[in-house]
Amino acid sequence: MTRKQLVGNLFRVNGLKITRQRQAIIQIFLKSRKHLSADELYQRVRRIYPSIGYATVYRTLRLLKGSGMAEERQFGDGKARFESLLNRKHHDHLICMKCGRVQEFEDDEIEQLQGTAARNRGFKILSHKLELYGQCNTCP
Amino acid sequence: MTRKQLVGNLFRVNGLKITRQRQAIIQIFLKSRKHLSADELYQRVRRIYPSIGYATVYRTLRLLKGSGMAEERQFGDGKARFESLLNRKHHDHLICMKCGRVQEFEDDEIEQLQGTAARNRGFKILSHKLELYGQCNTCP
DNA sequence: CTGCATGCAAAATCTTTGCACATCG
DNA sequence: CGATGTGCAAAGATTTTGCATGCAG
Repeated sequence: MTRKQLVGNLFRVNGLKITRQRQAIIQIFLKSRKHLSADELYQRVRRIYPSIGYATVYRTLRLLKGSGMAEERQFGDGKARFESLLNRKHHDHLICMKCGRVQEFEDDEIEQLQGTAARNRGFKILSHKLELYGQCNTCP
Repeated sequence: MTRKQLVGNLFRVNGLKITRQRQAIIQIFLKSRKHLSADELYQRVRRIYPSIGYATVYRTLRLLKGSGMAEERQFGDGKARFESLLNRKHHDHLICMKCGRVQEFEDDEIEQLQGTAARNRGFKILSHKLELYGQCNTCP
């Protein structure tokens, strides 16, 4: 099943209409490998669907989040970033405080210890966010 | 050296004036063991310094952050939370997505693996944020 | 057709800033 | 005193919402 079909099914299951606007937004969103802000997504969607409105982008992002297709993140600049969960493996982030570059990484051992730590405290993890802030090696 | 004296020194070193407003804000901020939003801090400071303004609270929080005395966090509700770094050990957070309760925890092993993961990628960690989202055991 | 979705603009937050006045050092 | 800080209100920035109209199912 293609990603597009998968999204279609997820929408239908939830009784959501598959409008041209949503198709355009999802097409751009799934294609992007970066963490997009709502505005970045809006700007890109506008190129293939010029009459799109901010509200529709925000509302669609909320839907994607609500149905587990997207994840919202804050890297400290006041605006939310969104990432697709459909075509990406889980990963965490290294954020350079000097140049602002965001690098992805994953570490199974850390993930497992997180699970243990949560279990020991009677807590069931549904998701997590790990962000390491510092300085990357390409920055002087 | 008391915390108050420490803050005083840190301010003097940075050439900052120790005004009554800043004293009031810092007094409340250090005393709180919770993650305060700017508004919560403002409301509390207002009780001991009624003429305080939002702007001063925000500006002081920015100073505290800049001089390493406070840390800003986002738990996903759109408003920033601030935590003192002076009287608290580093810790991470378990956030219940059902009741919203925030529980603190620490795990040395995870911290060390974070350091290793970052080093392996040529990255120097200055700080980090780990948030586990899920469901706590007191929630049905 | 009928109800959900959209686009626009206005509203709602949260946060920052300009400016005249106050105050710390 | 002189430079910094404060309070107010206004401006900014991001996100949400009300409402008339459009369109998917």
